[in-house]
Amino acid sequence: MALSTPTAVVLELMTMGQQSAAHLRELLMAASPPMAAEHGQALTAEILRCCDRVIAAISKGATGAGKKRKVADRGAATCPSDLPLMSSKRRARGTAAHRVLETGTAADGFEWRKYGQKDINGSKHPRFYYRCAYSGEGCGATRRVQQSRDEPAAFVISYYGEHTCADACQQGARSAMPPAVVDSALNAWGGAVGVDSNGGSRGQWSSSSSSEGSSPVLEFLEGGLGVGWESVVNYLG
DNA sequence: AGTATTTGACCATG
DNA sequence: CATGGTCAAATACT
Repeated sequence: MALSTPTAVVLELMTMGQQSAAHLRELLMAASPPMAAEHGQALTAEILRCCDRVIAAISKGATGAGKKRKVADRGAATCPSDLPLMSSKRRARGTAAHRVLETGTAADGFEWRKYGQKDINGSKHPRFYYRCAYSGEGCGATRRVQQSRDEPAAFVISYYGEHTCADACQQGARSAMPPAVVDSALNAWGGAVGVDSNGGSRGQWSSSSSSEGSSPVLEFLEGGLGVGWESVVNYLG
Protein backbone atom coordinates (compact mmCIF):
# COMPACT_ATOMS: atom_id res chain seq x y z
CA MET A 1 0.00 0.00 0.00
CA ALA A 2 1.51 3.26 -1.05
CA LEU A 3 0.56 6.65 0.24
CA SER A 4 -1.61 7.31 -2.73
CA THR A 5 -4.84 7.76 -0.83
CA PRO A 6 -5.72 10.29 1.84
CA THR A 7 -6.48 7.40 4.11
CA ALA A 8 -3.02 6.03 3.69
CA VAL A 9 -1.54 9.43 4.42
CA VAL A 10 -3.56 9.78 7.60
CA LEU A 11 -2.55 6.33 8.63
CA GLU A 12 1.07 7.05 8.04
CA LEU A 13 0.94 10.33 9.94
CA MET A 14 -0.88 8.79 12.85
CA THR A 15 1.67 6.05 13.01
CA MET A 16 4.42 8.62 13.09
CA GLY A 17 2.64 10.49 15.83
CA GLN A 18 2.30 7.31 17.75
CA GLN A 19 5.97 6.62 17.50
CA SER A 20 6.82 10.13 18.53
CA ALA A 21 4.61 9.86 21.58
CA ALA A 22 6.22 6.58 22.50
CA HIS A 23 9.61 8.18 22.17
CA LEU A 24 8.55 11.08 24.30
CA ARG A 25 7.46 8.71 26.97
CA GLU A 26 10.82 7.04 26.94
CA LEU A 27 12.49 10.38 27.37
CA LEU A 28 10.22 11.34 30.23
CA MET A 29 10.92 8.13 32.02
CA ALA A 30 14.62 8.53 31.55
CA ALA A 31 14.60 12.07 32.82
CA SER A 32 12.63 10.97 35.86
CA PRO A 33 11.67 14.12 37.66
CA PRO A 34 9.04 12.49 39.86
CA MET A 35 5.98 14.62 39.25
CA ALA A 36 6.67 15.60 35.68
CA ALA A 37 7.31 12.05 34.64
CA GLU A 38 4.07 10.90 36.11
CA HIS A 39 1.99 13.51 34.38
CA GLY A 40 3.93 13.15 31.21
CA GLN A 41 3.29 9.46 31.18
CA ALA A 42 -0.40 9.94 31.56
CA LEU A 43 -0.40 12.36 28.68
CA THR A 44 1.65 10.22 26.39
CA ALA A 45 -0.46 7.24 27.24
CA GLU A 46 -3.49 9.25 26.23
CA ILE A 47 -1.88 10.28 22.97
CA LEU A 48 -0.91 6.73 22.22
CA ARG A 49 -4.38 5.55 22.92
CA CYS A 50 -5.87 8.11 20.58
CA CYS A 51 -3.45 7.23 17.83
CA ASP A 52 -4.19 3.61 18.28
CA ARG A 53 -7.87 4.11 17.92
CA VAL A 54 -7.64 6.37 14.93
CA ILE A 55 -5.37 3.92 13.19
CA ALA A 56 -7.69 1.10 13.93
CA ALA A 57 -10.69 2.99 12.70
CA ILE A 58 -8.97 4.21 9.58
CA SER A 59 -7.54 0.90 8.58
CA LYS A 60 -10.81 -0.87 9.07
CA GLY A 61 -12.73 1.77 7.25
CA ALA A 62 -10.35 1.56 4.34
CA THR A 63 -10.56 -2.16 3.95
CA GLY A 64 -14.13 -2.73 4.88
CA ALA A 65 -15.76 0.00 2.88
CA GLY A 66 -18.05 -0.44 0.00
CA LYS A 67 -19.23 -3.96 0.33
CA LYS A 68 -22.49 -4.42 -1.40
CA ARG A 69 -24.52 -7.16 -2.70
CA LYS A 70 -27.26 -7.40 -5.22
CA VAL A 71 -30.58 -9.01 -4.81
CA ALA A 72 -30.42 -12.71 -4.43
CA ASP A 73 -33.02 -14.47 -6.43
CA ARG A 74 -33.79 -17.15 -3.97
CA GLY A 75 -37.47 -17.84 -4.34
CA ALA A 76 -36.99 -20.63 -6.84
CA ALA A 77 -35.43 -23.85 -5.81
CA THR A 78 -31.70 -24.08 -5.77
CA CYS A 79 -31.54 -27.07 -3.56
CA PRO A 80 -34.64 -29.23 -3.56
CA SER A 81 -33.52 -31.59 -0.87
CA ASP A 82 -33.17 -29.55 2.25
CA LEU A 83 -30.18 -29.91 4.39
CA PRO A 84 -30.78 -30.48 8.07
CA LEU A 85 -31.48 -27.10 9.56
CA MET A 86 -30.77 -25.86 12.99
CA SER A 87 -33.18 -27.16 15.52
CA SER A 88 -34.65 -23.87 16.57
CA LYS A 89 -34.95 -20.83 14.43
CA ARG A 90 -35.87 -18.63 17.27
CA ARG A 91 -34.62 -18.68 20.76
CA ALA A 92 -36.86 -18.44 23.71
CA ARG A 93 -36.95 -15.03 25.26
CA GLY A 94 -35.15 -14.29 28.42
CA THR A 95 -32.48 -16.87 28.03
CA ALA A 96 -29.72 -14.49 28.87
CA ALA A 97 -28.34 -15.53 32.19
CA HIS A 98 -25.38 -13.30 32.66
CA ARG A 99 -24.58 -9.79 31.81
CA VAL A 100 -21.07 -8.50 31.66
CA LEU A 101 -20.34 -4.83 31.88
CA GLU A 102 -17.03 -3.91 30.46
CA THR A 103 -15.22 -1.03 28.99
CA GLY A 104 -12.36 -1.04 26.58
CA THR A 105 -12.33 -3.60 23.84
CA ALA A 106 -14.76 -6.24 22.79
CA ALA A 107 -12.02 -8.83 22.65
CA ASP A 108 -13.28 -11.87 24.43
CA GLY A 109 -10.61 -14.21 23.21
CA PHE A 110 -12.70 -16.04 20.67
CA GLU A 111 -12.85 -15.76 16.97
CA TRP A 112 -16.27 -14.96 15.62
CA ARG A 113 -17.78 -14.92 12.22
CA LYS A 114 -20.74 -12.82 11.37
CA TYR A 115 -23.65 -14.68 9.89
CA GLY A 116 -26.49 -12.24 10.10
CA GLN A 117 -27.77 -8.81 10.84
CA LYS A 118 -31.23 -7.72 11.73
CA ASP A 119 -33.10 -4.56 12.46
CA ILE A 120 -34.74 -5.03 15.77
CA ASN A 121 -38.08 -3.57 16.53
CA GLY A 122 -37.89 -0.93 19.19
CA SER A 123 -34.22 -0.48 18.81
CA LYS A 124 -32.95 2.00 16.31
CA HIS A 125 -29.76 0.06 15.81
CA PRO A 126 -29.47 -3.31 14.10
CA ARG A 127 -28.38 -6.43 15.87
CA PHE A 128 -25.47 -8.49 14.64
CA TYR A 129 -25.21 -12.23 14.80
CA TYR A 130 -21.93 -14.02 15.14
CA ARG A 131 -20.98 -17.59 15.57
CA CYS A 132 -17.74 -19.19 16.50
CA ALA A 133 -15.37 -19.31 13.59
CA TYR A 134 -14.88 -22.97 14.37
CA SER A 135 -18.55 -23.84 14.20
CA GLY A 136 -17.66 -26.12 11.38
CA GLU A 137 -15.83 -28.26 13.86
CA GLY A 138 -18.86 -28.59 16.00
CA CYS A 139 -18.55 -25.52 18.12
CA GLY A 140 -22.01 -24.19 18.74
CA ALA A 141 -21.20 -20.93 20.43
CA THR A 142 -23.00 -17.89 19.14
CA ARG A 143 -22.90 -14.27 20.03
CA ARG A 144 -25.08 -11.32 19.24
CA VAL A 145 -24.18 -7.71 19.47
CA GLN A 146 -26.46 -4.76 19.66
CA GLN A 147 -25.82 -1.12 20.25
CA SER A 148 -27.52 0.16 23.31
CA ARG A 149 -30.48 2.35 22.63
CA ASP A 150 -29.89 4.86 25.33
CA GLU A 151 -26.15 4.77 25.38
CA PRO A 152 -24.79 4.82 21.83
CA ALA A 153 -21.33 4.03 23.07
CA ALA A 154 -22.44 0.89 24.80
CA PHE A 155 -22.94 -2.45 23.14
CA VAL A 156 -24.91 -5.31 24.52
CA ILE A 157 -23.25 -8.58 23.71
CA SER A 158 -25.10 -11.80 24.39
CA TYR A 159 -23.40 -15.15 24.34
CA TYR A 160 -25.18 -18.42 23.75
CA GLY A 161 -23.96 -21.94 23.72
CA GLU A 162 -20.58 -23.23 24.66
CA HIS A 163 -17.28 -23.33 22.90
CA THR A 164 -16.52 -26.94 22.19
CA CYS A 165 -13.77 -26.31 19.71
CA ALA A 166 -11.12 -27.45 22.11
CA ASP A 167 -7.89 -26.44 20.51
CA ALA A 168 -8.45 -23.62 18.17
CA CYS A 169 -10.79 -21.19 19.76
CA GLN A 170 -10.24 -21.89 23.41
CA GLN A 171 -6.55 -21.33 23.20
CA GLY A 172 -7.17 -17.73 22.55
CA ALA A 173 -9.64 -17.45 25.35
CA ARG A 174 -7.37 -19.02 27.86
CA SER A 175 -4.69 -16.43 27.50
CA ALA A 176 -6.40 -13.51 29.17
CA MET A 177 -7.95 -11.27 26.54
CA PRO A 178 -6.17 -11.31 23.24
CA PRO A 179 -7.60 -9.21 20.46
CA ALA A 180 -9.62 -11.59 18.45
CA VAL A 181 -13.12 -10.35 17.97
CA VAL A 182 -14.32 -9.74 14.50
CA ASP A 183 -16.54 -6.73 14.60
CA SER A 184 -16.37 -4.63 11.54
CA ALA A 185 -19.75 -3.21 12.24
CA LEU A 186 -18.83 -2.02 15.67
CA ASN A 187 -16.09 -0.06 14.16
CA ALA A 188 -18.46 1.66 11.87
CA TRP A 189 -20.32 3.08 14.81
CA GLY A 190 -18.19 3.29 17.83
CA GLY A 191 -14.91 2.95 16.09
CA ALA A 192 -13.03 1.67 19.07
CA VAL A 193 -12.16 -1.89 18.37
CA GLY A 194 -8.51 -2.10 17.71
CA VAL A 195 -8.42 -5.48 16.15
CA ASP A 196 -8.06 -6.81 12.70
CA SER A 197 -10.99 -8.47 11.08
CA ASN A 198 -8.65 -11.20 10.02
CA GLY A 199 -9.80 -11.25 6.48
CA GLY A 200 -8.41 -13.48 3.81
CA SER A 201 -6.11 -15.85 5.51
CA ARG A 202 -7.65 -17.35 8.53
CA GLY A 203 -6.44 -17.58 12.05
CA GLN A 204 -4.21 -14.61 12.42
CA TRP A 205 -4.23 -12.61 15.58
CA SER A 206 -3.12 -9.10 15.05
CA SER A 207 -0.86 -9.24 18.04
CA SER A 208 -0.66 -5.53 18.21
CA SER A 209 -1.80 -4.28 21.55
CA SER A 210 -2.82 -6.19 24.58
CA SER A 211 -3.90 -2.77 25.73
CA GLU A 212 -4.53 -2.66 29.40
CA GLY A 213 -7.87 -4.32 29.85
CA SER A 214 -9.90 -1.86 31.75
CA SER A 215 -11.37 -4.00 34.45
CA PRO A 216 -14.48 -5.79 33.28
CA VAL A 217 -17.35 -5.84 35.67
CA LEU A 218 -19.54 -8.86 35.79
CA GLU A 219 -23.14 -8.56 36.68
CA PHE A 220 -25.33 -11.58 36.99
CA LEU A 221 -28.94 -11.43 36.06
CA GLU A 222 -31.69 -13.39 37.67
CA GLY A 223 -34.49 -15.15 35.93
CA GLY A 224 -32.82 -16.47 32.85
CA LEU A 225 -32.83 -20.06 31.86
CA GLY A 226 -29.12 -20.10 32.04
CA VAL A 227 -28.52 -20.69 28.39
CA GLY A 228 -26.30 -17.75 27.76
CA TRP A 229 -24.92 -14.59 29.15
CA GLU A 230 -24.86 -11.00 28.20
CA SER A 231 -22.26 -8.32 28.19
CA VAL A 232 -22.39 -4.61 27.74
CA VAL A 233 -19.32 -3.11 26.22
CA ASN A 234 -18.80 0.56 26.57
CA TYR A 235 -16.73 2.27 23.98
CA LEU A 236 -16.47 5.62 25.58
CA GLY A 237 -13.00 7.04 25.44
C1' DA B 1 -8.65 -18.70 -5.95
C1' DG B 2 -10.23 -19.01 -1.50
C1' DT B 3 -12.50 -17.05 2.32
C1' DA B 4 -15.18 -13.69 4.98
C1' DT B 5 -19.00 -10.54 4.87
C1' DT B 6 -23.31 -8.71 3.32
C1' DT B 7 -28.09 -8.89 3.04
C1' DG B 8 -32.72 -10.42 1.54
C1' DA B 9 -35.52 -14.35 2.28
C1' DC B 10 -37.24 -18.09 4.86
C1' DC B 11 -39.44 -19.88 8.75
C1' DA B 12 -40.11 -21.03 13.74
C1' DT B 13 -41.81 -19.07 17.78
C1' DG B 14 -44.72 -16.24 20.66
C1' DC C 1 -49.51 -11.94 12.35
C1' DA C 2 -45.21 -9.79 13.91
C1' DT C 3 -40.79 -10.50 15.36
C1' DG C 4 -36.42 -12.34 15.46
C1' DG C 5 -32.81 -16.02 14.27
C1' DT C 6 -30.65 -18.38 10.58
C1' DC C 7 -29.64 -19.59 5.82
C1' DA C 8 -27.29 -19.02 1.71
C1' DA C 9 -26.23 -16.66 -2.75
C1' DA C 10 -23.77 -12.79 -4.11
C1' DT C 11 -20.16 -9.89 -3.33
C1' DA C 12 -15.80 -8.00 -1.67
C1' DC C 13 -11.37 -8.61 0.05
C1' DT C 14 -6.76 -10.71 0.54
